[in-house]
Amino acid sequence: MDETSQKIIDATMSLVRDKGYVATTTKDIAKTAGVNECTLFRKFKSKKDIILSGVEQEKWRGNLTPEIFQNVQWELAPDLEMFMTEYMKRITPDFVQLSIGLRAPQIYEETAPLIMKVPQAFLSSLTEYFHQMQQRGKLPPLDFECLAMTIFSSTFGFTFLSASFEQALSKISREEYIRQSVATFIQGIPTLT
Amino acid sequence: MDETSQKIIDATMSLVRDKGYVATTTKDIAKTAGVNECTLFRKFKSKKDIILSGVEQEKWRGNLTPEIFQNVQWELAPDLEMFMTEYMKRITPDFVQLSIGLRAPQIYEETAPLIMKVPQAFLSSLTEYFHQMQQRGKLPPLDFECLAMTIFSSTFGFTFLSASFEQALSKISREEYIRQSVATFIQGIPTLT
DNA sequence: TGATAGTGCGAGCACTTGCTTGCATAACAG
DNA sequence: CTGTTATGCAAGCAAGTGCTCGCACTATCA
Repeated sequence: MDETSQKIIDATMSLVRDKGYVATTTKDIAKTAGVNECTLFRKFKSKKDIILSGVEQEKWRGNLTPEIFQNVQWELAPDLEMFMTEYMKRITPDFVQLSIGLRAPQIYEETAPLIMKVPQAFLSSLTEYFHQMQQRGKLPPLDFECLAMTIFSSTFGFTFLSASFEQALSKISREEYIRQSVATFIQGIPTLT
Repeated sequence: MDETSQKIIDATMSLVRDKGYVATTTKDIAKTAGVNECTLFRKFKSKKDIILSGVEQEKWRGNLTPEIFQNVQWELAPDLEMFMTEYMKRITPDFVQLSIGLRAPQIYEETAPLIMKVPQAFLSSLTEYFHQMQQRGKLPPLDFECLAMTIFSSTFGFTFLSASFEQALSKISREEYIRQSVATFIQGIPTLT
């Protein structure tokens, strides 16, 4: 990947993140990349082609691979905190906004499978973790898929809401949220009976 | 609101839901509404004006008011299930897609406050519910805002993920998810020690 | 020195965008 | 019957869209 192409991709992805695919024009991209417009079409087949090259780059993907979750301690509390922290560290507001910017009918069919890889990686890693915890005798048999979905949904939900509304919805910090959520997941809501 | 204007609004909102604001053209709207294009501009000031009229209609808003949560039993399990069920009954995939379609820089500043009302209503209702549960002696003092955020995030997250990826991410049904999640929230993840 | 590849530049293509205009027609109320 | 209102229709506007072309310039490598 030569320098000019990379500049074009970076400019494109930033603009799509900020304005969405349709609202991002090729003249816009050229200007942002500091490159003449016709250069875009010398390097890439079309505007769409730039996007597709971009989403295939690690740089513009939530680089969320199962390996990230390797240093587990086989203790529910620190491990769940680690899972949630690693997710939020990688799936930044920028990434969330980009995923939304890519939701244009013209490209969504091709970008959706890539976008979906991130939640899939998280979910399957978490489910697998629970299974291993069971094998190690630390968990009874449960519906681990459903449990993983609950924890992932709350992680994803918080990430998305923070990216969308920042502090306007809730002032709770990421660390505070993770700590309290994990406590709830493990001990449940304490009740007085 | 005369019939023609309503047809225009409905066509516009449907198209924005499916293609996003920028990709929805006025010629598109006119055709879908079965109306001549110039009629749009006789009824409304601009394309943007149609949208703003639309988002103010209950029909095109997740009609989520605090009153919905009134038939509480003051029992954690059925109440939380009710909260989540009512949310998901109203915030349909269509509504989720529409909220995303409205995220264009040209209109977001004006639509965001309206979009945000839905999560705000849910969050504040839930927080208030917890406070009342405490006053009734059923809950110890806790960080109820954070707890509400956890439950709302998992509700929102599941709703959004289902709307985005349908069955491709998880085959868990809404009812199953709600039941299992509430069980986890209340009892915690059972462990063997 | 000379060939090659990469890029800028200006112009422009065919088409679409949101929006407007002038005029004909239909429906309805007085 | 007459005046008003709502709408359709055809045409069109200026601006913008993705994309292309031909030509000039520069850096690099042989």
